[in-house]
Amino acid sequence: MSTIRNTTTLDATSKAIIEQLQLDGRRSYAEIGKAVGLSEAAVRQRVQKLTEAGVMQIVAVTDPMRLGFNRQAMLGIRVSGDTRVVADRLTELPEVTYVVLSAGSFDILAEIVCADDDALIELLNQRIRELDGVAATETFLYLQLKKQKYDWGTR
Amino acid sequence: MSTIRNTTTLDATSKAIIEQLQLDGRRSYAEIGKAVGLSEAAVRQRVQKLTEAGVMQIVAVTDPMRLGFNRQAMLGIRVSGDTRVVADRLTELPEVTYVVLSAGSFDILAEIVCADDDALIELLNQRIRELDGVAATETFLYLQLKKQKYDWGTR
DNA sequence: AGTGAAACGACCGTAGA
DNA sequence: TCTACGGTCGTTTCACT
Repeated sequence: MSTIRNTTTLDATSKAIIEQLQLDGRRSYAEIGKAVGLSEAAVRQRVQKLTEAGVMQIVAVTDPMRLGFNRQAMLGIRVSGDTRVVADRLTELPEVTYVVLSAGSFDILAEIVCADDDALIELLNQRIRELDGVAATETFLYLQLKKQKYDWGTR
Repeated sequence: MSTIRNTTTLDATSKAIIEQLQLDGRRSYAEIGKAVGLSEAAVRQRVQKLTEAGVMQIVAVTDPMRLGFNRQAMLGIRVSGDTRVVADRLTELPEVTYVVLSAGSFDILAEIVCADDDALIELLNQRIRELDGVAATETFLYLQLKKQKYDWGTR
């Protein structure tokens, strides 16, 4: 991952293309072209550039709740020592879906997804609180997800 | 959104198909078929079913940082009154990318994305803390994103 | 649920403005 | 950076298992 800030500014056409692909990532380039007023080849070139530049990627996103993962939580973690080392250990756990180094009363925020309460308790007690450098954790159990956006910059 | 829990169990083949599409949402069904040992038509049928069931969707995901949105934060919000009403108001704000009702010392967790510090301050002070029912907010500014998974259930 | 085959449409490379 | 076009490959439909 680069530390250099690499910002792209998008014109209205690229924004429109991204919008189309946010609705359906498999929509054909020809169809998108009709919607945004461009030829199939031009759409294809733009999509390729946006993807190569890391601005956008087209991927499958799954719904944990529909797959039997019924407990989700955000953890606020206070760390003694190097937060990056703890973050790397968390990243290795498959139940951890999101790790961010943060400034504020927590050093790390981590989102976890588990099948049920037992799995959540095991994960928290045996595999997260046991990690070297984890000084304290606070758990924010998810009750209901109201909004989740994967899309940014198209405004 | 349904309140009925609607869980699907996936066989190894569907998991393998999802894994392929998590790497590249535009990979052809024929290629996926080769990888998972199924005909093109069978892969397509499964993808269609998974999509219709809401287990999976194929979409474009963009990177805020690459688009000039340089400040991200998680907000912990304490609410007086109905948390759902406040959550709905937050959901309407375009800078809010994630809203979840939570149990713990916060009633709502909300992720926000802004261009810069000025935009962040304006959003927080003028449009979030001003909302009816927002009793207190705590801001966890993102320093570095270490992991972000869109994929679940493929283990 | 799966395969196979034929018609159709999408995708890709290249040439040219 | 775009359009135009031809070859190739993917997708769709359907009959069958």
